[in-house]
Amino acid sequence: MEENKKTVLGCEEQSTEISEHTDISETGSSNPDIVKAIAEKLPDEELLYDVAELFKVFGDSTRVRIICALFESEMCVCDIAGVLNMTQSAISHQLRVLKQARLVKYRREGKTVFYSLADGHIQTIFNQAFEHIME
Amino acid sequence: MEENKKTVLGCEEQSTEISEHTDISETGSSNPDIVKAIAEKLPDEELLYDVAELFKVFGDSTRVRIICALFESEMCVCDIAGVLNMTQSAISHQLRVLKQARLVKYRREGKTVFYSLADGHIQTIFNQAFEHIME
DNA sequence: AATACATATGAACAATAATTCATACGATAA
DNA sequence: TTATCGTATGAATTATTGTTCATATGTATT
Repeated sequence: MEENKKTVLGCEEQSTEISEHTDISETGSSNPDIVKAIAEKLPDEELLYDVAELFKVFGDSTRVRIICALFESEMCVCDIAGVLNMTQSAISHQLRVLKQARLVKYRREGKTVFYSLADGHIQTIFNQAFEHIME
Repeated sequence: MEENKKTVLGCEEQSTEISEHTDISETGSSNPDIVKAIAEKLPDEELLYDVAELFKVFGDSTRVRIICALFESEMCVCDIAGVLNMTQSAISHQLRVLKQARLVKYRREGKTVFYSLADGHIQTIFNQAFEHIME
């Protein structure tokens, strides 16, 4: 849970006068007003939460591998399990997470269900991430 | 732990002949060979793991908020705590995570330590994520 | 209807992780 | 040196999450 209950800061002494290390000219980083100003510049609480949720979904190597597999082509559950060498159940659970996050679509054909990526943004985000890691 | 111990598949019957639902012409999705082919197309295990680790770091709303605050300017720990309305300790712990992931740099000035983002890729990735969420 | 197969799901367990609390470290000022 | 301030960190607690196991659902085939 992330609830932000306490506010035990220590610095930020709420003084009306310009606080001590305001004289650090370069970035003008210090206390009351700037803190408030930046706080208000932050995107909406809800958007930030959604971004974190999205990344959380990407933050598991099984799901990363599923997504990368789906970059190649749509696949049924048991084939994904085969590619990753994991149980059908584990894959199905993770596909549910991806489904809830609207990151995959699916299509039924008889008994088998084919999953594919919902959106081009996903590939873009992943490419950036790959680039970042490879410096 | 993600160890891939078992391989209880059910389908993927390892038949030499072309398996049943290979006749699904559109995507050609079915069993032994395609599964192996796609498995080999996946990026290195290590890279996939690193990508997941990177996203895992992004996958917490406290860290997302810290990063967004740092988009505005470099900041000291207690100011970040002020902006997010959280304890210095909680912020410091999270900064450590960001530091270990090489996502932030820091610079000491007397007693205070100023943190800033390490890399432009971060902003790009976040922008993509914001776009994705806003459809 | 009965069987077989692909997929989905609930419960349990094990592992991970975020925050708090207390305290340590490092730098500055008196 | 001692006191103070900003920051870092270890331990404990609580919450979350990925996988497994067993079983259910849904679709076709006989």
